[in-house]
Amino acid sequence: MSDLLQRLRGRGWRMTSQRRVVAEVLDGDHVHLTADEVHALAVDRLPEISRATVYNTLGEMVSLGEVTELSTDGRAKRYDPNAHRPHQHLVCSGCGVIRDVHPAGDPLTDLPPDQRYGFTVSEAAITYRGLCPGCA
Amino acid sequence: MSDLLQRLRGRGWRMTSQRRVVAEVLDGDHVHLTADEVHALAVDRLPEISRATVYNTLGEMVSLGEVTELSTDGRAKRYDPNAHRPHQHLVCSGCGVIRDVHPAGDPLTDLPPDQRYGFTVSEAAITYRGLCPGCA
DNA sequence: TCCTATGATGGACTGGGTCCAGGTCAAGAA
DNA sequence: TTCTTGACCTGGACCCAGTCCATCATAGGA
Repeated sequence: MSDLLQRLRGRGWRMTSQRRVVAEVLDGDHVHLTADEVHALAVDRLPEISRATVYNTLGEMVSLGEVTELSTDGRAKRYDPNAHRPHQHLVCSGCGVIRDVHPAGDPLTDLPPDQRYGFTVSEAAITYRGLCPGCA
Repeated sequence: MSDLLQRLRGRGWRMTSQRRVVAEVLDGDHVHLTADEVHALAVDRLPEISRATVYNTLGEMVSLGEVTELSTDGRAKRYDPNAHRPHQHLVCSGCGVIRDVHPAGDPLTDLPPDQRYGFTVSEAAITYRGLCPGCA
């Protein structure tokens, strides 16, 4: 069983064939699919699955905190199943390929109190940009 | 004359009333308007200005490197006129208000070579999230 | 002042995403 | 096992941000 699926089961999530397929399709490392890509892959395994269900399911996974949403290109949002292991992203400005990366240090501590404007700051998302070996 | 307008003039940008109005509307600190908000403000000063022109103009400002585009909420892109002064963003998860912030250190140096996957990394954008005083 | 390339217009169009009324089914109860 | 029911799924209409394009207007150089 996929890792993501196992985590969702552990939360008492009601299991259906649609949800199982979405979770299976999305699982893995360096996976950053759009909702439409998830839908296309899901249709291969479960031809009747609807787009709305894929959107709903991804949305629920996000609210459960098991999947993170990223919008790196201003176009379609992408879904990352590694929410349980904190990481940042490295994006190629040429082809758009995305890598999970683990920078040193904690970015939160780099924001001095006088730069917090009274906010309770709880997370920091970093997007590194550059050219991948293929595009350079 | 607005700061942004002055910088654009300095680049030999052909000046029209529409471009002037867009630049004036967008100028300032902690300004992060959507294209539609820019259009609404621009219409106050120049009623015939079209949405397409606002999109085109903002797009050109971005390619000139005088304005940066951010998509913090997955909805409409926002435009930030302070591209000439590098900074990061602090976003309220409640109401969505955005602040320009200047964290300590250089995030680029925090990405170790073995985490670069052969990329030529050129920039790092950080989005801090939390609750503003009003929403906390 | 005239010319013309560059810019502006507005309306149609696209792509990503959401909504909803009605049909389906997982899983607890008996 | 069968029944029951509320949560889930479907497909199609709809919405919004953004793009495209044919045509009209104009900034700014000659």
